[in-house]
Amino acid sequence: MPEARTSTPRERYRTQVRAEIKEHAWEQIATAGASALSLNAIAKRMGMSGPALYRYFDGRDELITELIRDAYRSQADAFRAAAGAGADLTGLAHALRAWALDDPQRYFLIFGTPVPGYRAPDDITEIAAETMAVIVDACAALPPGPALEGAAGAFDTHLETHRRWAGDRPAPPAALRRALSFWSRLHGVLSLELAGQFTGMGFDPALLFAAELEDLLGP
Amino acid sequence: MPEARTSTPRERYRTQVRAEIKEHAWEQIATAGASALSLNAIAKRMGMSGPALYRYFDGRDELITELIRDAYRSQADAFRAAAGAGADLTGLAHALRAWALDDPQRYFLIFGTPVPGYRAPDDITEIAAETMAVIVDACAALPPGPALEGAAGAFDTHLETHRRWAGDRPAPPAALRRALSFWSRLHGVLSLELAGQFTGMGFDPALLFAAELEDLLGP
DNA sequence: TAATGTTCGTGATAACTTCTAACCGAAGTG
DNA sequence: CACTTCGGTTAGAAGTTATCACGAACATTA
Repeated sequence: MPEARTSTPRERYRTQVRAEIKEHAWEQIATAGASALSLNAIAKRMGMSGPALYRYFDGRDELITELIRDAYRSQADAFRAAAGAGADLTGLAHALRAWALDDPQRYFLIFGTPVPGYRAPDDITEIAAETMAVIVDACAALPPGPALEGAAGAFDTHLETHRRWAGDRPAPPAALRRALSFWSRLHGVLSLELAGQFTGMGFDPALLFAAELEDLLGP
Repeated sequence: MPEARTSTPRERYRTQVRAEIKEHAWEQIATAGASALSLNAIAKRMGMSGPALYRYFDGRDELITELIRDAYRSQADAFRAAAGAGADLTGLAHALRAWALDDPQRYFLIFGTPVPGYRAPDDITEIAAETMAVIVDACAALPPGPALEGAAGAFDTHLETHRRWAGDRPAPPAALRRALSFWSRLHGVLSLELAGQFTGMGFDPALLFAAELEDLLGP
């Protein structure tokens, strides 16, 4: 009876094949993009023929969803590793940049063009919340700036009553606003850089990233 | 009389059919994303059968490239219309946001996930340069801020010698830096908003956009 | 040990897709 | 009127995802 047995040989084989499939899938995505991912090509490169993959994934969509999940997981791990090593907001920023440059297509699997009908499973949004929590905590650890007026002040008061996404974390509205700025600004630079929108312009995106980060920490 | 006849009936028919094809393509993209664009489906919906479309477009890639071109053109037009109406940087920002919200998939056709092998034709990058020129001019029209130190200052000196993308426009490095910040920050907020990354978080993305814009104009 | 599942991989097949090739009729041109 | 060009058709090749039925290898149970 399979009681405390955490893995039978068959299960180990199964997870190993699944991992190998995903390995080839990542390779294919990196060179041709996610939309060009072909189950047939993966099967061929693995020496098996076509429909065999359906023993391991329900279909193309489930495979891609799994890759998306792994991408989120990988990002959350990178953030938590950095935070665990005592990184402040600057450290988190550089960890994010390194993680993004490590595999641009993985980045775009999370932040790229959305498919109109698609909705990510709940467990994936939970992983995203983990990542956000790390950022919020790092922002809450910073010394609070002065109370602001204008749009920033208006947004702060808005966040006082619309902070469901931050859960119970003890962070003042200014910290939440900084977290959102952190996220959106760095994503702005990174996404344009990884998409190649800066190529041919002649300046160094790393310096723009650094300047944006600095401005983020200043006021 | 019309010796300046610039279009024969056949040409008019041709451009009309091309336009109709693109119309259906946009519709399809809006509802299922660009990767799901099907020439066959377009043909069926137009009452013609399959390969007829190849009289009007060399293939799927050329059609998509044409749509991308139209997207850039549309964005540049929106910017120039706003600038022509005397809009400052704030006006440009709101024009950008309105243009983006008007058709999210069109936005992602420009700024979304890049296809690894793909390189846009030169005329498209020229349109992008047009857009950038409008932003740079609007930034140069603002009163210059104080000289900065740190990463921002380093980036400014970097831009003094790496400003090929700005052409001959008379803009100080601080204005160029502001233009890049404008672009990347607003893209950051917009792209996350349009991708639905904010849905379920409970705050109003428009207020984040406004706050980011204000912070951009301040220092 | 023998019988009985359960799982994995196969080839065949259906329904798609893009795209090429050959053909035919209608529209414009000399 | 003759002739060429252009638009549309059907047929077909080469892909794709995905389902099905079958056989073989494995695991479990009697």
